[in-house]
Amino acid sequence: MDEQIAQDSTPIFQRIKDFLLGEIASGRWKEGDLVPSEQALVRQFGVSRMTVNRAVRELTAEQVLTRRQGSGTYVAPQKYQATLVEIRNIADEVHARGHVHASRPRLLEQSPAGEALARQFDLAPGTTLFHSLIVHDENGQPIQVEDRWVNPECAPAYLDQDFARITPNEHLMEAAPLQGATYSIEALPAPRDVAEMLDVAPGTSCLVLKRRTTSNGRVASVVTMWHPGHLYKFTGSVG
Amino acid sequence: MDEQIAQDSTPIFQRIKDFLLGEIASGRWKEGDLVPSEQALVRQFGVSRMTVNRAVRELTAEQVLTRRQGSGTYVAPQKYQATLVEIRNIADEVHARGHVHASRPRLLEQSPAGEALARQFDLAPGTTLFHSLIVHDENGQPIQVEDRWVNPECAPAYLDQDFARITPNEHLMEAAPLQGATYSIEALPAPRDVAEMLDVAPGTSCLVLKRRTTSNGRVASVVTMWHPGHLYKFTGSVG
DNA sequence: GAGTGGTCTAGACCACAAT
DNA sequence: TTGTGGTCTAGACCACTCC
Repeated sequence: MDEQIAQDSTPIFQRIKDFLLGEIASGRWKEGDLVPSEQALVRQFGVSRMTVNRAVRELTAEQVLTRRQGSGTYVAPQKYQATLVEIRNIADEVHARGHVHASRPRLLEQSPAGEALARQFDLAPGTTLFHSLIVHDENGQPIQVEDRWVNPECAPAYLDQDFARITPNEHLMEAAPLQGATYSIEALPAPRDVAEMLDVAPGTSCLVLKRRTTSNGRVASVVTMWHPGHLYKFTGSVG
Repeated sequence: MDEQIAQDSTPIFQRIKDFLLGEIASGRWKEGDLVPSEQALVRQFGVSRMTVNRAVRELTAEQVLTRRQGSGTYVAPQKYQATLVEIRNIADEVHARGHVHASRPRLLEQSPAGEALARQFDLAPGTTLFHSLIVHDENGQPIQVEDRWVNPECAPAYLDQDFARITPNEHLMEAAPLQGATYSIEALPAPRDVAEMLDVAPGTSCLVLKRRTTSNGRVASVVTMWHPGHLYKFTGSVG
């Protein structure tokens, strides 16, 4: 058993993963099929069970396989395509394109939460919130209106930031460790004030990302980001 | 060492993960900080190194920690929020809302690929492709126009399907095991023909998802899905 | 009861980094 | 040279499923 298969240095558990993935990719094993047991793989590869276990466990974590104790290991059902949209700091995103980013704060205030906003923050109506409204430019052209409300308990120094220099995103990442988020992406016509800030005609199609983030069990921030539909898109890849 | 800590049945490796996550969540360990070595954790928890290793390895796979061989384990840099949009079969999605889904095929043909399309498929211009145009209704109201081009080599029986009964998505998942995808999400005004099919005014804001999927190393399908902006959004959560 | 996965041990050898 | 992570072994006990 000592005879490390050597030759190439790919770890054994990885080779077992590759073997299993290959059987599935080739279509020899189809979804729902029973996969050889750990014991069988131990014999097949002449390795210890822990090594086989790691390979199979990792593929299970990656949702390639499913396991049922006492029963066996199966090829996982085909998953629907998951589209991963990485929400990055707008400034970094623009820089990554080799372009110039600028922030133009238009409003920075504290304001009592209205009915709907209070509900989103899970706070009593009338609670004081921070509010910022910032236009982000790429090469001098507006590409995002960021309308953000912030829970003062999560980021007490929010209003003291220089949002021409750093983005709210950056400050919040520092101040309030991100726990989770819910979001929606929709297409809406630009209302008059947003249209003016984006330098487009009112009613222009906009790509709107709304996001509500939580930190330490509290709702930290509720933000609506408006992007002109003809200038901005979310892109990505999977697989 | 036998004295299984018993009490509760949480696996030891999970408790170690919880401990490490707790130190980070509480802010006691900050990003970039050095995390105790495996040896140190072995002593701290009085368990074997393999157990500690599993905890730390899994947190590394989950991007909570980073490791450098010979150096140590560190708290990973804060990641940007990743927004996961699960692209599901439109029929399942509608059913999940307890609503009625209907497909209305409007066009089903084979057609030579134009310049731009050929480039997307990585095929020679003029190559024959399959083309379908389907309107999807939710409770009788149009919510998606699906304009799809398919590589005949990946799904030779595509045109023989009854797309009033099954969705192209379903057939393709069968015929061509999904390998990967690139996509974009944007907001565009509805052109006249799409507007007519969606039963909205031309120029209405639409949420447009374009996706290009590959199977067995070939581009299998290029699809553009139009949704009325006021009726459809992508939603989800992370964390 | 036989077979499966879930977990854990107490060692081991290696590659690599810091010193 | 010392300490780190990366991997692997050859056992073990347990909970669960299936027959």
